[in-house]
Amino acid sequence: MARIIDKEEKRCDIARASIELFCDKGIQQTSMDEIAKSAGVAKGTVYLYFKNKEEIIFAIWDMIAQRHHEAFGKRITEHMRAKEKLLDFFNFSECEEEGNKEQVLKLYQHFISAMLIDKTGLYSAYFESFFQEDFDFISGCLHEGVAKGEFLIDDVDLLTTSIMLLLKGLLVRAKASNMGFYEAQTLLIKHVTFLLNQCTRSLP
Amino acid sequence: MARIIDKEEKRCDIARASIELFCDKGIQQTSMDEIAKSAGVAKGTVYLYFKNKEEIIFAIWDMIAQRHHEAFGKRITEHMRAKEKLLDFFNFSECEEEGNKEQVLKLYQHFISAMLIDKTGLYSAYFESFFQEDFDFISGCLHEGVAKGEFLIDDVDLLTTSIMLLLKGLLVRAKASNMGFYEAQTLLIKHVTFLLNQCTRSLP
Amino acid sequence: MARIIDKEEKRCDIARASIELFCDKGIQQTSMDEIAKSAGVAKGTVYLYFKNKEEIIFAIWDMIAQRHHEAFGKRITEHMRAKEKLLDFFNFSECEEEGNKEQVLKLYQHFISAMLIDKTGLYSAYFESFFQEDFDFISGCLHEGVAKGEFLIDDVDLLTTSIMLLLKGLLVRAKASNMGFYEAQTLLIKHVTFLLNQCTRSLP
Amino acid sequence: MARIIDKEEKRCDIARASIELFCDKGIQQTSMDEIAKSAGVAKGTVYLYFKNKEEIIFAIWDMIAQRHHEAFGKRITEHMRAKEKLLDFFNFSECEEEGNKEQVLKLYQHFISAMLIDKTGLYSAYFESFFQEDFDFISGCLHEGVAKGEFLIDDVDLLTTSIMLLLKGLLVRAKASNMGFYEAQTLLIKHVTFLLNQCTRSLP
DNA sequence: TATGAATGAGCATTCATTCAT
DNA sequence: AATGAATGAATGCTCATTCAT
Repeated sequence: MARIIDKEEKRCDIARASIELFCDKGIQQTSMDEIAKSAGVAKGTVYLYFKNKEEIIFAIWDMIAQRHHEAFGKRITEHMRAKEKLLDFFNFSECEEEGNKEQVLKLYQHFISAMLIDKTGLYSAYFESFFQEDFDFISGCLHEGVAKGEFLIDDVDLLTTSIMLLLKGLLVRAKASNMGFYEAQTLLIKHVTFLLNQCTRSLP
Repeated sequence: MARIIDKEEKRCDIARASIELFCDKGIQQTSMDEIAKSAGVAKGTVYLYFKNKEEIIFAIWDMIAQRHHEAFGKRITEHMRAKEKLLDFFNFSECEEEGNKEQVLKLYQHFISAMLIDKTGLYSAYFESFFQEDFDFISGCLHEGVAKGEFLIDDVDLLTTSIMLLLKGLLVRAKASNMGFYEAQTLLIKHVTFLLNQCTRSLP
Repeated sequence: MARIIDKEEKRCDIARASIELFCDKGIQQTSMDEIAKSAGVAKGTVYLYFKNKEEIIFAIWDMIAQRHHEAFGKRITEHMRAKEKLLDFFNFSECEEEGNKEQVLKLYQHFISAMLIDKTGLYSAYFESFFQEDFDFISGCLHEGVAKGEFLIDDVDLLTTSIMLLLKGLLVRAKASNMGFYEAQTLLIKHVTFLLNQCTRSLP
Repeated sequence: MARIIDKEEKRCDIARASIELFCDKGIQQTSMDEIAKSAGVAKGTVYLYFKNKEEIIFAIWDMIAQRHHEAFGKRITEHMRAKEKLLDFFNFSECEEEGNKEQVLKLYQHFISAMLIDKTGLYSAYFESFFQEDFDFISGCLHEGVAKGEFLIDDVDLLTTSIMLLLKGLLVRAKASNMGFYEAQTLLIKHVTFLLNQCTRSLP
């Protein structure tokens, strides 16, 4: 009988161990050696769980995104107003520790950085699908708001895209202006609110 | 005095030679060796004009930004409407060859990528100042439009920031969705126009 | 007793499973992992049947050589002329499928490559004994031909050695000239025939 | 002014330093690190003179082949008999030190080993051209012998090819039988002489 | 001023083998 | 007997930067 190991859990262990490194040093700057050491395993072991470095990155992002969507799904309730839901989407309430939110911001920035210079198209494809999920969430909120008679929107898709562009823009801006998570979030909410107020017409 | 001019010229020569390389291969992937070869000088010579790779990058960006602002300054005329000016700002008309626009887009993405993972703060500081210039331009246009009675805006700064976030967001989105310059530009204009229409109130 | 038979069978199973891999990718390039997977057993199991990679290689070669000699022994008949027998020795008729002949050629080349760089002397010893078998076969044919009065040979050993050198030389040449099995075989037979014609004197 | 360096000489220095390593440990088993250390330079420096490991190997072989052909060209004289020339071709007289001949034999074996498992075709192409040169030399000797009335040969090409196959076969045999240079050479000459005696008809 | 030779740390990935279960 | 998780050494190649000339 072979050693009994929860492969999925070990995968997570290794991925989790990489997160801190990626945040601190960046993706490119983190070596597989460091990841292995940080996870407390040998270098070769990392490759038993991940085909290559990219797979670790995507696995991490999957973990974060899944957790975000799941947590968001649990938080929202029937009677919440669409606008409330939307703003809650940008609040990573699932991060128990406060530091985790800063981590998520940094990771986001590192991942986008990696994507922006990727030549293989893997990152683009990955982020595209990931953005699509977010798009669907946001779009869903808006449509729901319209359906519930909360507000009127001429072109939901256009507004959704605008919101997503604001989100992405803010990730860049946050780095340039050396913002932390909260500052960035506050700014984002301010602009999304502004946009919503402008683009929706309250029903009488 | 002649010396200084020569020096400045050679700096430009070297910087210019790197642009294509940076666009084609990315900043990280372009070696100082290639830059030297492309500029037709020895590797050591590059270091006589630039302290390191970063300095080349900033020099390039300075060149492009200066050219952009200068060209924009020339294009706009007294009788143009504010909205016209604003949209013209996003049209890199100064790029004579069409390919150059694609280059500028790629460079922008590469630079942002570099900034997002920069630990020194140099990039952030640089981009912050650079973004500030753009902010001033856009803000100037909007204020002018208000002054001229072209439209009413409650909070010019907020709107300006929103526009800038859209711009940055689009640079990220363009890569994820594998867009070229024109597609990205079209999308940007669409969203800025939408925003302007929503956020400004035409005077009767 | 049953155990031993099983063990021998399993050894063969594993060895057989490696053949294709060795042909396709080369000995060095085939990992024990791949061999195990291909044989449908766990990596550790391979080591229960073979002390190391080399042992697998020798086992394979034993299988092939044994099959070759057995098949050859069956094919030749009393009334065949010595020359016929000799040429038949170079025809791997026992390979039912045509592709197998190409495999044998490749294996031969891979094995010789491994021997040529071997530091342990294991390969040399192995091949020496293996060459000796071939030498005996060929020498036997020639002696028989002489005994039967088919031809006259001054120095049977010298001629045998020459034939064997031609065979080995052809294996190298076949790779350099990118020959397949048939091309190599044709060339070999041509040269052996030429040698035989020159070195033997037909009796009147 | 840059450091004045005879690039060609340094190339040779590095190549020469690798020879011993390749002989002792084999090509595959010699790391670029060891080559650099052995040549007394940094690893990166090796790459200034050779694009990759293969280039070193081919450079070495070029050096040896060139030296061999040049030395051979000088040694042979007008009045030598064709057979004398031919046998001299297999005598690496240009190797001043005796150990060098053993080195050449080992290198030959290592190179052939590398070729036999090469998937790129580079080695095959290289050896093919190299074999062609040898073929031309040998063929030239034989033709000359015929022209001079030294002997009669029905098919010079066939005989030349046979000789070359003997040579290649002997390189393999030498390893299997653990022969040194002299033993191998003696055997080769014996077989070539035998072949020549059989295949040529002395004129009356 | 200009050159370009030299450096050497850095890194992703592979793989034969072991051994706890 | 059989498994397969774990190991960690090994390696070809890159590149920003320095400095002797």
